Amino acid sequence: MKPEDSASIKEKKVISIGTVRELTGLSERQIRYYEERKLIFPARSGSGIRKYSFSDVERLMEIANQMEEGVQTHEIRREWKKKEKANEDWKKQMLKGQIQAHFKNNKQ
Amino acid sequence: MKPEDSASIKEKKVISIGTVRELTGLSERQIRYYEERKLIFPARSGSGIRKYSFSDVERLMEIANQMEEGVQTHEIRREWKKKEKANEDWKKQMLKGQIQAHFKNNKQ
DNA sequence: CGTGTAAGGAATTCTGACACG
DNA sequence: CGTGTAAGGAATTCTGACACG
Repeated sequence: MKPEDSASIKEKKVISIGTVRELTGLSERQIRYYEERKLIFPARSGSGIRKYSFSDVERLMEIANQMEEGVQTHEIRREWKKKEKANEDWKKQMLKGQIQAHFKNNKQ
Repeated sequence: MKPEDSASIKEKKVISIGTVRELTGLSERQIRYYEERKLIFPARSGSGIRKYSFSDVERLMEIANQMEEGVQTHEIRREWKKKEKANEDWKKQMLKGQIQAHFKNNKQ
């Protein structure tokens, strides 16, 4: 993957909070609060300015949807951790399968 | 194409000049100067703050390379206009071919 | 021509706090 | 709990200009 690959572009933390506000329609107060609740993790510039990625913006829009449905920040966080773990487990299983196939085919 | 499509993300003007400086290694003075010479076209926030896209950042890095080779801004601009025109002409030809094929096959 | 810099002002962002409910 | 707001300060950005070469 090249550094300028679109996948990595999406993860680059380069957007400041005012622009995120425009992109998401959320208030700066809300955006900072969701960080306090560990739903979002902006980077910081040397002088402490928050920097967000496009992925962060997408994530914030998902949060906004959940909040509209009356879901509490605590719930949102718990759901995400669950999904994250499921994904980890799945990847582990994939790797395990790879290794087994490797030895089965006696390639080494 | 969805709005969040990676292609459009690359074109979104969301990065302020300080971050562009870090991304490109150019000085703010240089970045503004290349705009003055019509090599780059940032958007402006409501209050006049320049906003750049990832494409702009890439373009600035190409400019930086050209400048290192001693090419003048005027030259860079001229070369780009040439390439741009070639591209336009090519697209026109493609369209023309489409139309001809359409009538040839008597589909209408 | 291309770039550095000091100048003064305007807009942005930050934190901690008080408020409401 | 989630969000608004006023407060004071620090960091960012803007423009027009002078400098050098």
